[in-house]
Amino acid sequence: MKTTEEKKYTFRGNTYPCCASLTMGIIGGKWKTVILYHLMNETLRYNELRKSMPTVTERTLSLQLKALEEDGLIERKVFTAKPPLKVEYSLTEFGKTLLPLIQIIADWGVVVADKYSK
Amino acid sequence: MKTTEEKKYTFRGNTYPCCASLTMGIIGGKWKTVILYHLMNETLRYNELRKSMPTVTERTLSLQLKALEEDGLIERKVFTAKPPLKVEYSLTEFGKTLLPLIQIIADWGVVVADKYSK
DNA sequence: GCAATAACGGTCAAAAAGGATAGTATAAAT
DNA sequence: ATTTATACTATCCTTTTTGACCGTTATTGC
Repeated sequence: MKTTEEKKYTFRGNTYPCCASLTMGIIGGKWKTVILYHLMNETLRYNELRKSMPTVTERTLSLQLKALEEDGLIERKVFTAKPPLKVEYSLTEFGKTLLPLIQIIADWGVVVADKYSK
Repeated sequence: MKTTEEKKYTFRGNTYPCCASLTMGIIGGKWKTVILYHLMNETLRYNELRKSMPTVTERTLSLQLKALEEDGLIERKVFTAKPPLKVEYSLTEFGKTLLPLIQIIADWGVVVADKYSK
């Protein structure tokens, strides 16, 4: 019997070597947690999200929203059949299981920024 | 007065548009949380970390350890003057403020992997 | 009739992250 | 004398992520 861990963690076809890397594989990257943070307490339309995140490009926002949707964390609801579209994004039940995690990520960021501001 | 948030979050010369992105800027990427996870309860030598993370390359492990050290999350202690070196890595007090976050990241990964395994 | 609007998608390019492989210094073990 | 071990570093290369910029559709307001 070996002492080195061999356990594998799998989600939607991807395999990770550690439970922590699985989580980071899903919410990692520059923008995903920011999107989830803004959706914590409210449903938002595409342009509302854009205004909450002024420095993200439209393309990147689209890509990240699609990835989050494919992983089942957010839900995309379309309310009009023809342009201009009305589309709303919100957390799914599965996405809501991330709420404590997103909260603690946000809180730690606030504390650190406070501590090192001046 | 605008309603869109203009607050900025700064840490070690980098500015982030959101508290969540500050945190992710520090612990994001494929390997940092895995390293921190393995250092949660123990001090480890370089090769011990490697054995805990069999799929990371030496170069990447080095780079990530250095980045974590520069951000003040881990401490590097050298015990010998000449090769073969003995080097130990451990969490700093600042790094320990991440413990609840790392724990919840790990836990969420375990739950998700369990839920979707068969 | 013309501009504005919503929510994108496409193309191209740059930047960041990560991997493969080999090499270094020194000492202890064989 | 040669191998083994430690903790890296140096190149080089590939993959992934992100950004810049423009185009699209159909409706409403002027």
